Amino acid sequence: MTDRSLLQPRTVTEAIARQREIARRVVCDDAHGPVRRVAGVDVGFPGGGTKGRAAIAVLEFPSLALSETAVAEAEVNFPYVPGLLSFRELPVVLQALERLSSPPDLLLVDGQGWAHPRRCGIACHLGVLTDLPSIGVAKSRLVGTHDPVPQERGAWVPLRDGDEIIGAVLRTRVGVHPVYVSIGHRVSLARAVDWVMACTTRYRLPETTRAAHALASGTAKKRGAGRGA
DNA sequence: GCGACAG
DNA sequence: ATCTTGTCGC
Repeated sequence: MTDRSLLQPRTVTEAIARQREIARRVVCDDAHGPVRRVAGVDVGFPGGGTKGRAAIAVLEFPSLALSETAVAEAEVNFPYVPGLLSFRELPVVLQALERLSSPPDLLLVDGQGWAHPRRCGIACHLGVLTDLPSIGVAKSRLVGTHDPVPQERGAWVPLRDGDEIIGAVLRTRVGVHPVYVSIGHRVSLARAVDWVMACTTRYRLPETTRAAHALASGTAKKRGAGRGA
């Protein structure tokens, strides 16, 4: 049984302490097996209420064909506080993850990983709790500074916080805002960038993220499953 | 004291 | 994150 305080802290002070512990457990190199199933992870709040809907979209790699999906809904108590996002979204995400037939080989999470004030964004938190390889792909910056990103697709510049490189600002497409990539768990930054590019085709965001977002927000297509219990 | 601030 | 029509550009 997992330590509940790592998921349900009673106070902000405790939440911050738990983040520091989790950050220490993050594995920063490529310690994982072959990747055949890549999953996109996202949480939406249809209607703007307090009911969160987590969605996991598993794609085959490298074809990126949709393989399996899982969705879970739950009342969310923890408010959105910059820097504490994972305590708000992870509970329902873990529920969705449990509904998959088997664990994915790699997770691409919608949000920061190591590029966090305490190096514990939602991608690190989820990766450490499940011990699954994970990468954070965020649409905007939380912390860190960086130089302009070259226009070429695939170009990236380091995201820095003081003297440390905490992530990569990556141009997934020409003419669109770059995305913020950082390691979550068991993946190096250089490879994380490679994985994100390998999962990105014709849009700004990886296909994994897009598929998960469609399910979480209710914009998903029709056909087959996608629900659960 | 004044901004900044993943989703 | 969510609320929202039209509109500018390729």
